[in-house]
Amino acid sequence: MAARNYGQYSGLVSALEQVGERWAMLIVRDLLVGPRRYSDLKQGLPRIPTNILSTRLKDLNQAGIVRRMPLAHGLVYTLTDYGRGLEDAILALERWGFTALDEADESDPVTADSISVAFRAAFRPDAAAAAFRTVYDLLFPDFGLTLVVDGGTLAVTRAPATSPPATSAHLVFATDARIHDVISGRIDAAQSVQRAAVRVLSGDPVLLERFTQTFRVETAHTIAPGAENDGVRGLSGA
Amino acid sequence: MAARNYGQYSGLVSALEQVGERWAMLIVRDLLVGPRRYSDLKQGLPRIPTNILSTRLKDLNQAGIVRRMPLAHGLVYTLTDYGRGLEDAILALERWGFTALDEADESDPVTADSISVAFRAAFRPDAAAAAFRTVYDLLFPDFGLTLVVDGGTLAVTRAPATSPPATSAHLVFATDARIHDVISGRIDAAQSVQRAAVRVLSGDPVLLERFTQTFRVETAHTIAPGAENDGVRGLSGA
DNA sequence: CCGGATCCTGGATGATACTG
DNA sequence: CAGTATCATCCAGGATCCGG
Repeated sequence: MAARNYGQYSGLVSALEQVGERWAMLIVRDLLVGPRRYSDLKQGLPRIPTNILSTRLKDLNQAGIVRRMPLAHGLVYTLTDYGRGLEDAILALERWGFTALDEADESDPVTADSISVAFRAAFRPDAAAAAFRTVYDLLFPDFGLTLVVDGGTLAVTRAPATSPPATSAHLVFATDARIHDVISGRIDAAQSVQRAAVRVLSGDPVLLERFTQTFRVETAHTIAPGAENDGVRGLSGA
Repeated sequence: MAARNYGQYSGLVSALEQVGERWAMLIVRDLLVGPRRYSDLKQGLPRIPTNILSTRLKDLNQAGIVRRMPLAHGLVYTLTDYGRGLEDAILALERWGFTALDEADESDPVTADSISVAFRAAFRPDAAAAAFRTVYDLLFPDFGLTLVVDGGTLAVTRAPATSPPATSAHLVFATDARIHDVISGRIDAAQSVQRAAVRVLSGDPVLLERFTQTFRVETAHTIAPGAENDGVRGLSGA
């Protein structure tokens, strides 16, 4: 597929030749959340050119990563077992990229699939296992998400944007892209409420604490926006 | 940096905008092994165009991933702490790509840095922790590698190609690219000797068993070369 | 020799229009 | 809905040249 070969016998090279091209991993990321139709993918990747989406799906299918399945009304793309094997790598990349997210443009759209994967990447099974089953209902501007945390496992499902507070949810809150600042620890539970990044609609607000412990991306160290000439991030040692 | 933006607020997008361009992750991979000079990198990535290497190093430096350090005789590139944070993601990608390596061109060169990272990706701390400290000396056609396994930790160091069997090594063997087939479990210890993929030069050949248990990439399932039209790998279910 | 910068070309990417 | 077709652009790839 990758017309241009790296010409090296290596696992990483093999991986990059299969999913290293532009947009490929983002397609896999969205398919990690569940089966998606062509139009779903196009919507979840607003800026992908349609011919690129088409080409990538063909390539990923050819590589055995994606399967095309006929549906009652159209087609559906799903990951093969082989493709699902990319989960660890994609979650790891997601975690790493997360730490630099504060430098990104917060006006860029946040999609349901992208945030779903973010929660899976940020999930701390050990922290979760110490607590009882908890259901969180999150209302984003354009969609809703239900997170069920139970005994070290996490299930993320999508709910309609206008979903009424689920009666089964222990905590329901409205939020937006700034939830990333909570997961990254840039702001804590109290601050998130103060700054209106999180608005608790129902449930015990104390559960917000448990939420921040359950979903957290370790930021090895603070990263200062912009880089010095010598490429040092963080304190401007000069 | 990434002139072309994915236009999405997401950790994975952030990661890809920093290290998603061609060759970038391979540069990081080699720097994961240790500090490298421009010419080292060029040699470790035989097919990288020099202007691309130059541009990538500039971008990676700008992103705070790579640091340029003046040396007595020239420059050295190293990873920053931030850049080293990519290790998990790169090892995960390496593991995944490994499983499809049998379809790759085995005549492609294997570099010292790439195989060093492969061993780190394949390392099984749990299997290693159960055994005593073991030193393996591997002689590849163009270089040597010493693997020190001790209490669940691994240290990989490079040795000259002509290195005489280290007296401290418990097992010394000559091998080549086919060592990948051993790590992937495609052939076992006995077969590797039979087929001359491994030639024990000194030490107890039984240690080869321990080696194969210590370095192993889990292949979820066998992957057949070539993909069907429907993208199914493995048995040609038709 | 090290550490790049420059120039040119072809193929991948991106935007848009159009179709089974 | 699920793409294909067309065309402009831009970046990767390869060779060459340059300064210390």
